Amino acid sequence: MPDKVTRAEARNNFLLAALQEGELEGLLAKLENVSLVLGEVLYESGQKMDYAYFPTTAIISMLYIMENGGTAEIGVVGNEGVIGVALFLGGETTASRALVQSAGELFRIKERDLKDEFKKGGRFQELLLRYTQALLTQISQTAVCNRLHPIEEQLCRWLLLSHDRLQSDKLVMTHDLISNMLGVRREGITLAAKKLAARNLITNKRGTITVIDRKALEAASCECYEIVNTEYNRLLGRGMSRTFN
Amino acid sequence: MPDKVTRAEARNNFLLAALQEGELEGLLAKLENVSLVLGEVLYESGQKMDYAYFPTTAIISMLYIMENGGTAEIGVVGNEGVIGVALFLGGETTASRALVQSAGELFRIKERDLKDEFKKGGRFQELLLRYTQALLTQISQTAVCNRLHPIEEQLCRWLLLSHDRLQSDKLVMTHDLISNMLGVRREGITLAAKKLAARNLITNKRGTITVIDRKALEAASCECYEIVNTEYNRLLGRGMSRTFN
DNA sequence: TTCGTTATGTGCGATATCGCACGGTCGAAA
DNA sequence: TTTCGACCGTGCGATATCGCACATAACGAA
Repeated sequence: MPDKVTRAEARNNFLLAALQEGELEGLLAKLENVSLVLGEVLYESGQKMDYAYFPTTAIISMLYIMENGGTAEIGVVGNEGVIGVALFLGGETTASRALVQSAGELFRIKERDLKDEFKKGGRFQELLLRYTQALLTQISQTAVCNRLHPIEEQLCRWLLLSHDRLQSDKLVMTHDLISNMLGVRREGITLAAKKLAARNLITNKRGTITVIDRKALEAASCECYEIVNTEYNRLLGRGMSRTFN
Repeated sequence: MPDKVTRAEARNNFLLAALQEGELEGLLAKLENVSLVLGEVLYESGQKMDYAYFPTTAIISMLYIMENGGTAEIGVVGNEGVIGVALFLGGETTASRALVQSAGELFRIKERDLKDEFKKGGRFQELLLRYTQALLTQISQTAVCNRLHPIEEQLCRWLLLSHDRLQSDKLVMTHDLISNMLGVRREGITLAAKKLAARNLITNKRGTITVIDRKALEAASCECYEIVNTEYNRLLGRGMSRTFN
């Protein structure tokens, strides 16, 4: 008994918001509301995908799990994007796991319906392809960042990406969760977070990190955040950054 | 005065080889032969792309250059793929530099022509999209590998990716070049290469690494090589790996 | 053949991160 | 209000990699 998605609701996802009235119309009937909690898994690596997801308030992480149990995030998706590019790229499955990093709402659309809409080749296809390139940029930058930048700068980048995709300054996530995303030890996050808190960029409570000084956090981040952010703006024509402090 | 590309030549690139006769026909007239030497730059980061490239014997690296001068490769393309996915994804430019990692031949096609062929939406579009997903997988795996695996295992992965895209067992490249690709010190490569040579997996001459024991090199590599290779096979329906020793 | 350039080999202290261990503390549930 | 599990803080030795310095060796051009 899925909820019907209204036009106003749909506009909470930037990709859908960028559609013309007429184009959105056809999609609305195919979208369903879903609400997901922290840790829920949307796709398992190699598993057939039945739906693609357009987040509104939820944040989804794509991560790899290695043989030895090590994990690392390759990208993050919020209300600027869509989970499931493999569907319209034609691969059906993907080598990563997609899980809920921050609880919230999403729309989902059936695999078949997404493909049909994509094949129509209008603005929707164009948007999905441009989003794919933005995602590609984010993943590329993650690769470089993993190689070249220290944990503390990477943590800043990661907090900023999350902050951009949230309505609040409170990020509800444990050091342990973040360490799995960044592919480092939990202690490494604890230490880095303490340093950032000492500089008054964030506060650091049990299970919650609050962004205090957004501008300073950007300054403390490696260049990777800004590069990805600029590219998202260029490709998707809409500011992602919440810079306003 | 670019050379005309024959049907037989075109089949040296797997993406073109996968086309039906009729589809290839239309493309042939739009392709030009180009020959590039080591170090030549196809695209600069953020620069407008005038052509896309289908390598046959050349190998192209996509790499990022950071503010501090650090570099890291995000992916490699040979005769299995195409350089310039940003053109049909709609972004026009990309945040990475594309340069020749191993000298050789490529076909190039004008931006406009590629877009036109893509828009026709047939098997060519489908192939390009599937290739995009394969590339996405490679880049993702690079991100994870950069985070979690030691230099020696990564070097194995990198050598295998190059070996797959070459006709010879001799890889003409200096330790310094490889270190720029992997984003590590030159000495790190020298050390790792010496260890691999001591185990008789490769030989290591000034400016040239020769693959001696391909199977053992695969065993010495982190799992990342095999994951990417499997995914290329699945998506592009053709074995990339040169495993035969 | 010689010479100069470029590539490789090696050593060493500095640094970042790891792996592990354990103590402290917070907060939700009983 | 107590308790218990989850989360955070901290210390310490081990390890991987870095940054630098410099020696040696291979190759190509003169």
